Amino acid sequence: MVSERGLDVLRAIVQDYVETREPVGSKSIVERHSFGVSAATIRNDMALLEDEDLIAAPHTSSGRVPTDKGYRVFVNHLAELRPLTTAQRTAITAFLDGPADLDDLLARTVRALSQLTGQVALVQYPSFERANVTHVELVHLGGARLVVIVVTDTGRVSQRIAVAPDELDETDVAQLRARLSVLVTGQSVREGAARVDEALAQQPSPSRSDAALHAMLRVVAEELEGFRQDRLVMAGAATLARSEGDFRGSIYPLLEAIEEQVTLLRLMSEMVADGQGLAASIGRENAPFGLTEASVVASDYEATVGQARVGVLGPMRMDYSSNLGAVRAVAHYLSRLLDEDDRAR
Amino acid sequence: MVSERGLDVLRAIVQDYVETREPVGSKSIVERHSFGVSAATIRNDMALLEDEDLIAAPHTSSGRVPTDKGYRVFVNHLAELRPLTTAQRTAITAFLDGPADLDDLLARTVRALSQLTGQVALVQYPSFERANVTHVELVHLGGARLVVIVVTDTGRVSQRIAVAPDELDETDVAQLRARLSVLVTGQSVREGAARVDEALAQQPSPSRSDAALHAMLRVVAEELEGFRQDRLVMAGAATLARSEGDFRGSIYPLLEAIEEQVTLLRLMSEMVADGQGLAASIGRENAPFGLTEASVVASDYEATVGQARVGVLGPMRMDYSSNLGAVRAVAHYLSRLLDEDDRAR
DNA sequence: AATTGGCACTCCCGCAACACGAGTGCCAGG
DNA sequence: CCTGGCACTCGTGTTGCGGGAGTGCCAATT
Repeated sequence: MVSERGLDVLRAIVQDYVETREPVGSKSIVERHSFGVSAATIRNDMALLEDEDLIAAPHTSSGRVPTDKGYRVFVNHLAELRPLTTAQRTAITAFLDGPADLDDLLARTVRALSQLTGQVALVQYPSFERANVTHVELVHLGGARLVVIVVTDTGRVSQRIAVAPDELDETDVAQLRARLSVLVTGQSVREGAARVDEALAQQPSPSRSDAALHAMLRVVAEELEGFRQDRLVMAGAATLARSEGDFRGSIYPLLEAIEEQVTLLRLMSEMVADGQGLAASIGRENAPFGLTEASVVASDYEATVGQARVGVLGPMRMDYSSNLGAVRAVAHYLSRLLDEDDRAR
Repeated sequence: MVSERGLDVLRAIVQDYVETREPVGSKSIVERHSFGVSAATIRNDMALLEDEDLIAAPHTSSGRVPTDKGYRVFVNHLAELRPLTTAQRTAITAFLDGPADLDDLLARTVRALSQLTGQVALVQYPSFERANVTHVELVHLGGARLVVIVVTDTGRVSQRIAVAPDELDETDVAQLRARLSVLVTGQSVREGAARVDEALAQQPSPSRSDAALHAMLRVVAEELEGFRQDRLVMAGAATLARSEGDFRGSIYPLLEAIEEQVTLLRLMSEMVADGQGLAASIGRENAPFGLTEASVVASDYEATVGQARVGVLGPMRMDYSSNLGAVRAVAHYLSRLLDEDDRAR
C-alpha cells in the first residue's frame, strides 16, 4: 500500500529521472523537492514503491528508476498535461496556416509536432470510409493501358494503372467509363466497394467482351480498398539518433518500425484512449509490436471524414507531461482546421 | 611515387579493412595475401602510401586505415566490380517481376537494392520533362473547390486542390475544363508549362470573369513544375543502426539527410559518372552536403522518359566492389523493364 | 637498388588493486 | 511514524603494470 506521499515521491522520481537521465536517490529528492521530511523517510517510501514494482534499482545501492508500471501510474494519476507556451502556440499556427490541401496539412502537422516535442511524430490519415466518390475517370494511355482515377468529396484522389486483356479504342474506353461511373459515382467508399464486389461476383467467368470491364472492376475494387486502408505520415526520425543512449539495445527496431509503417499503424490504432481522447502505450505494453523500450503518446482528432490520431514515438523515458500537452494541442488545432475546411466547402 | 606493388598493397589494405573492420598491419597482409615478399618490404611500401596520404595510422604504431583519398584511388583504379551471384540475380527478378506501375516498380527496386547491399538504397525518379500530357481533368468538389488532375503518357498522375475566388457551377467548370485542355493536352510537360506561363503573362490582372481561370492556371503551372522536379525513393534506413560503429560521431546527420531528401537528391545529381555510368562520392568529397563520413555509390539508368540514377548510401568503409556491381546490375534491370514497358505501350 | 632480418621503441588494451562516494537497508530512539 | 546514525554494497575513476601488435630504422644480403 503506497501512501499519498509515496505517490508524490514517485512523481518526483519520474520528473527528476526524465530531466537528469540518472537514477535518482533519496537525498537528491529531498534537496530538489520540498517534502517536509528527511531522506530516511523517503527511503522507506521508496522501499514500498519498489515492492509495488513501480520503481527499480539498476544495481544494488544505486538510485531508482521508474519501471514501465511506474510510468503508467504516473501517466494515469500523476501527470498534469503541460499547456503549451504562447511561443509554441504561435509556432503551431505559423506552421499550419495556409492553403489546406489535406496531404499538405498533415505533412505540416507532423513536422510541427516533431519540432514541438523533439520526438518522432506520427499522424494517422483520417479514415475515408465515409467519403463519397464524386468522380471516376479513365484515361487511355494507348494500347491496353489505362489510368483509373477515383476522386472523393474530401478532395482525395487516388490513381492506379490498369492493363486490359486486349487493346482498346476510344469507344471501348467511353463504354467502360460509363459503366464504372454508374456503379460507384455518388456512393460512399464503403458502398462503392460493396457494389463493385457484387458486380464482380455476378461475372465469375467474364465473357470475352466483358473481360476489359472485369479487369477495370478489379482495379477499382483495389483502389477503393486503398481508401479504406489507414495511412501514416511521420517526421523527425533523425531525433532518434539524439536520444540514442535511451535505448539499451540499438535503435534498429525503432527505425525498422518506422520504415515498416504498418506496425506503428496497428499500434496507434489499438491504443485505448481515456475520456479526453488521450492515450499512451508504455515500454513493455508495446511488446506485441517489438518496441519494448519505447513509448507512444497519442491524441484523437476528429474530422467529418472520420476520426484518427496524432502521436509521438520516443524513449520510455520521455516527458509525458509536455508530450501529452503537445499532442492534445496539435490534435485540437488539426480538428479545427479540418472543420473550417469543411465549412468552406 | 608508389610502385605497382604499392597499389596492390593499398588494394589489400582496403579489402582487409572493409572485411575485418580493424586497422591492418604489415604482418597480417603477408599472411592473408600471397605477396612474395616479407613484412618489412610491405612496411616500406606502406610508408610510401602514407606519404601520399592514401592510408593513415589511427595511432602511432598501429595498423593502417585507408583515407578518403585511398578509397578514391581504390575505386578508380583498383576495384573490379563484383558480379552478382546467380542467387542474387534471381532475387532481383523475383522482386521486380509483376505489373509495372512506375511508383510500384521503383518502390520494389529500392527495396531490392537495399536488401542486396545491406545499405540505404536510393532511387531517383526519372525526369519527366519529355513526358507528354495526355489528359487534364477538373473535378468539382462543390463550392469553389476543384481538383486538378494531370495525366501523362508515362502513366504518371498528379493532382492538386485548387480554390477559385468564387463559387462555381457545372457550366463554369466545363468551360474551364475546355480552356485548360486546349492549352496543355498533347504538349510535353516542358512546353505545357511554357504555354501556361505565357497565358498567365497575358492576363496580369485578370478580369472578374477570368479570375477562376487564372487561379486554375496557377495551379496547373505549379503542378507541371512538380513533374519536372526530381524525386527520390529510399529504403533500408534501419540498416544504418546496424553499421553504427562505422560513423565516428552519430548517425544523426545521415538520418537527417534521409529525411530531408533534397540534400541527397542534389548529391546524387551532382556526382560525375565515369564512362560506364558509374559514380562514387566518398567521405570528405561529400563535405558540401554534411556527410563527411559516408559514401554514395550510384549508377545511371536510362528510360525513354528520361535518365536518372540508382545508388546506395553507406559508411565510407563499405564494400565498393560489390556495391558498384549491385547498383550497376539493378540499374541495368530497371532500364530494361522500363523499356519493355515502353514497347508494350 | 631492392629486399630482408633484426631490434628497439611506442602505444593500445586488458587486468587488478584501490580509494572514493553515492546510495541503501536497518535499527534504535524520539 | 519519523529521524539520525551506521555499516555495507557497488559503480566509477585512477593508477600501475605486463603483453602484444605494429612501426621505423639500419645494416647486411642479393
